[in-house]
Order: sequence, then structure tokens, then C-alpha cells
Amino acid sequence: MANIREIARLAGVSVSTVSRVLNNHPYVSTAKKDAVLKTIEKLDYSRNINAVHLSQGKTNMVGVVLPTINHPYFSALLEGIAEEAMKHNVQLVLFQTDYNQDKELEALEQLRGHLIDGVIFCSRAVQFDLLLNYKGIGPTVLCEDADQQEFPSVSIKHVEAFNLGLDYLVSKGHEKIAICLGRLEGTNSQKRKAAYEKKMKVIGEKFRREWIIGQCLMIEDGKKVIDEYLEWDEKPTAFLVGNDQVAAGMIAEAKNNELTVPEDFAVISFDNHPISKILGITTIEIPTKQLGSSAFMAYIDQSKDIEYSDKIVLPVKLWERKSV
Amino acid sequence: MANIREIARLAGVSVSTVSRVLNNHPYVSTAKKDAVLKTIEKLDYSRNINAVHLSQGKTNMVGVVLPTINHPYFSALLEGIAEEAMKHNVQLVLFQTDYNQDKELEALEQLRGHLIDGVIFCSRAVQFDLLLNYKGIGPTVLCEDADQQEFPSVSIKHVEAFNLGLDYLVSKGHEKIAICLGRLEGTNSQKRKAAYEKKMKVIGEKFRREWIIGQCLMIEDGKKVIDEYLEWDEKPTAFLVGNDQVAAGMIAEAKNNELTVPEDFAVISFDNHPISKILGITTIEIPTKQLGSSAFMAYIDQSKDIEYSDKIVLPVKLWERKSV
DNA sequence: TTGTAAGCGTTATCAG
DNA sequence: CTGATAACGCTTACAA
Repeated sequence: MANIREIARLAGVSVSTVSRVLNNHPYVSTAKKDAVLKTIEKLDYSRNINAVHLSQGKTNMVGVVLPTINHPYFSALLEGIAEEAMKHNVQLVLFQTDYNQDKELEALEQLRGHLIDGVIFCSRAVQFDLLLNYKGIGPTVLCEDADQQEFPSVSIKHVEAFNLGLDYLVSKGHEKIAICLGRLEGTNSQKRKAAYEKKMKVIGEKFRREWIIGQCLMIEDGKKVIDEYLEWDEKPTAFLVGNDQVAAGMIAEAKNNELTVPEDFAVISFDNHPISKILGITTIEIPTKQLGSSAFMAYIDQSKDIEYSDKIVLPVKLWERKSV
Repeated sequence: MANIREIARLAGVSVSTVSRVLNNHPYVSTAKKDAVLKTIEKLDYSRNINAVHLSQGKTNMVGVVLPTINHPYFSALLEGIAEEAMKHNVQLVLFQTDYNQDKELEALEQLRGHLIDGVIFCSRAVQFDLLLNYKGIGPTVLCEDADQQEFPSVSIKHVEAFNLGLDYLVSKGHEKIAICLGRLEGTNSQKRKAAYEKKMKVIGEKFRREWIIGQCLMIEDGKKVIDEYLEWDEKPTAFLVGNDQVAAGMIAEAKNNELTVPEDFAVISFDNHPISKILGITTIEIPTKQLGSSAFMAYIDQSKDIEYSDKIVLPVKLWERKSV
């Protein structure tokens, strides 16, 4: 493949002039510019981006760390990031971690190695202090309800949203409430669990540890929940469910067991993804896609000012439908 | 950041020796190797991957072109690609195109610019001959039922699968069959349309153009289908639907209109994604994730032998459930 | 407005 | 086993 030197030689100019044309610098005479463009055309030249990266010390690429792509929540988040990234002409490099810390570190190592200019963590499993080691190498954005000062973050107020759901159920006369959470190890789950325990105390209801069901992530996990429900001697009258997928799975599986929602039990979930609308599930909207675009904007902001570390909080909204 | 020269100087060896250590080359004395490793450790050195890329003329990255990330089909495909890519230590660079040809070309230009070593097209809108211009620059894999020889491809037999669905409906006594397709412009839709018309002729049924509904991609499109159905004077007794999402949306919306499946009309769809299982939708399984991993394997094969252009066809499977 | 030349940080060849 | 040194292809002072 031809290189910039060859173009220069054939066009009868210097390499810097070619470079200037390539980068739309001012101060290039039209004559030379034309000659260069013509030669580029003729040789079907395309510049080697790796050389540009090496020379500039940056790549206009950002790493996106997420546990799995194949889940509506992360797909939507990623789509938000991708759309915004395209507007800014930055490419996305994917790091699918399956919640594996080593894979997350891999992304950070690629940051050190200058493959990417920064990282957006859609989910995080590595310890915070490990992250700090990489602070300063490049912008790092967290999509979590973070309570630290070092990095910008984008999220909703998870505990508040959770309490909103709980309060709504209570306002509808429910006191025997079970909850379905995602990964119990996650900080979010810990906070939600605490909020649940507290709320039960406030309304004078017994706290039943067995009414906290973990690992509820996908639609098929809804079946698991119903299976457990059927086993229980004492039944809850309502479920607060971590995401629409699981709620949808529960409702479908309930029907398979001659149970109806909300008559046998009420369900409220999170996300307001399309499935909840079509199934009439009452849900608390999480603006997933905007979370993604905001995360990317925070990345841009931090790349302009390394000290930028705002905590962006997006609002949630309750959609009353027919499952409560 | 320290570079290889500095490491060499401090460790008292040459840069080549450092490079050898970095790349696990044999023929480095343990003494020097240790010295180098110690210095690397001490300076917290990390090698600049852009320099490596420039020097080697490749990046171990592959571009993935897809219209949208936020759809179960493409998420699953991407996940398959990502898992396989990880095994081979290659990074994925995302190109979300929204079926826009320019965006697809962008990926090909990045290939020319050596940002990526090759491209996997999860969907394609650009003309074939345009693709040919880039042939030879790097491995290119198509995830489509391709009938050309230039590139390897991975897919299912779309027309066969479509006929399988049609035949199944006919075998269950249905003759008044409507179909829901995705993007009507796509080659797949064209082929399916033709197959539909032909089948109607074979069973001696009238071909009704208005019973072909396009733009059925997402769960919310199911509502649109039901809206149309309600308008029709003459009703079909069955629908063959392009994907599970739409089928799910249709069934939910049918229920909202006091219609029941399969009593009022039967539904069979494609994918066998989790939602179809939980809703009891009869479906033709498309091994989406394997399609992704196979695509990546084809990429690897082609990177070893540029002439490699096998057409990989994965089997589909009918899952009889309760919607027909 | 233009050109020269010094980086950017590796790898790879070749001689020892 | 080891080390010079020439690529790789571009950007960017600096000088003219």
C-alpha cells in the first residue's frame, strides 16, 4: 500500500503538505492541494490509522465493559452509548466480561496500552481501589449509583426507585411483599435488600429472608420465581421485581399454573421496556438508553477536564398498568 | 510513560532483548530476562499497543457491522461472535449502522486504514460489487444466505425454513395464511415473499398481497399486526411470523382484544428465543448464537487462507408448542 | 505557504 | 544468545 511519502513524491510536494491536506489544515495552496488529492485518488491511497494513533498518542476509541450483550438492559445501554459515540466519531471496543474481574482488568490494561482512550463501565465487579490505579490514564465512567468522588457516574437512584415501588404496593394495600433481585453480590442488591428490610419494619410486617429471590435476570428466571412461590406455605400478595423480563416470565408462567395477575398476586417491575407495555405490566421506567448516551457524554466531559466527576442522576417514572 | 528503550537502558540490555522478553521469545538468558522483568515491574511499564500494531501491520481487531444492537436477534449473534473472539484474543470494534450503507462503508474504510484486520457483516445493505472492492484487504464474513462465491458466509437456509413453517401450518389444516416479514427491501424478505406466493399457488389458495405485513421487527410491531388483522374483512386462520418478538407482541395484543391463540388464529414464528418458550409459541429455532460463533470461526479460517469462502449452513428445528 | 527532520514505540533482520 | 539499526507511516515543531 502506498504511503504518505509516495504520495508526496508523486504529487511533487513534501510529506507535511500531504499531511496537511489529509487533515484539512489551512495554509495549503489550492494548486498543491489539488495535486495531492489527485494523487491520493489515483493511487487509491488510504492512510494507516495505526501510524496516526501512534503519532498522536490516542485512538479515538473507548472501551465498553459489560457483563453480557445479550440482555435488553445492556443492549439498550450499549445502543445509547453507540449512538452518542457515533456523533463524536469515536469507535467502541467491546469487553464482554460475564462479571469476571479479570476481563474487566483486561479492559483497563488495554487502556494502559493505549488501545483505547478511556473506558465506560456498564457494570463493575472489580474493587474500587483497583480502579484507582488506572485513574489519570484516561477518562473512566461508571454506570452505577456510585458514592465516591473519583469518577463521573451515570445512574438512577436505585434505592429511591426501589422504595417508590415498595410504597406503591403498600398504597395499593399490599403488605406481604416478596422481591426479586439480580446478582445478590452486587452493591445494588445489597442496598435494595437493606431498603426492603427497613420498609418491612416501617409497615410493621415481618421480614422474611426467603422472600428475597436472587439471580433474577432473564425472562426464563420468571419460571424459577413461580416455582418457588408455589412451594411457599405462606404466600406474598405482591412481587417487586428487578426488571421487566423477569416480570414477564413470571406472568407467563403464572398463567401456565392457572394463576392470574394481579388477582393471585400483584407484580411491579423496573425498566419499562416494550415487553412491559404489551403485557400491561406496571413498571418503573429506567431510561436505559439515555443512561448510555449520558455515560458517553460524561466520557467526553471527562476527556476535556480530567477532574470532571459529576454524578449524573436520571429520573425514573412509574407507569401504572394492570399488573398491580 | 516509559518505553522499551528506557527499560533496555535500565536493565542494561538492548531493546531487542526487551522485545524478546515481551514476546516470550526463546533464546534469552534467564539472567537478562529476570533483569528485564524486574525493570518492567519497577517502572510499571506497559507496552504501547499502537506501536505494535504499526510495526506488525495488524491489530487483532475485527469490525462487527450490525444495524442495531438492541434487538434480541443481533444481541445473540453478537454475543456468539464475542465469545468466540475472546477465545482467540481478538477485540471487537462495533459499527452500528441502522441499515445505513454509508455506515457500512465506514467499517470497510477502517479496514482499509488498518484499524481492523477484517469485518463480520451481521447484516448488509451495501451492494455486492462494492464489497468486492475491499476483497483481499482482509477477511470478510457475511451472515446471510449468500449465493455468491467470493466471501464465506454463515446462515440458515431461509427459504427452506420458511417453507417448513408454511408446510407445518398447512399440515395443521391452515390454508388462509398471512405472513409477517422484517425489512421488505432485504433479500431475505424478497425470497420469502416468492416462496409464499409459490406455496399459495401449490395449495390452490389465492395470493393476497395485503396479507404480507412488512416492518415486523420488534415486540411492539405485534400490535401493528393485530390492528391490521382487525381491519381485514377476510381473516387468515394463521400467521407465519418472522421472529419471536413480533409473535409475542401479537399474542399479547390479541389478548387485549379478546382474541385467543390458536383459537382465533394460529401463530408460528422464528428464533426459539426464551420468550417463545415461556409464552408457548410454536417456533422454528434459529441457532442465533452459534451463527455468531460460526461467523467468527469463518473469519479465522479466512484469515489463514484468503481463498476460504465456505458457505456454512446451520440447521433449524421446529418446536411444536401451543400457538398453532 | 512549504519543506526538513525529529519524534511516536515497537518489531524484525542481520551480523556477531 | 545478543545488539545495532532499519523499517512501520504518520504528525508536528521549526526553519525558511
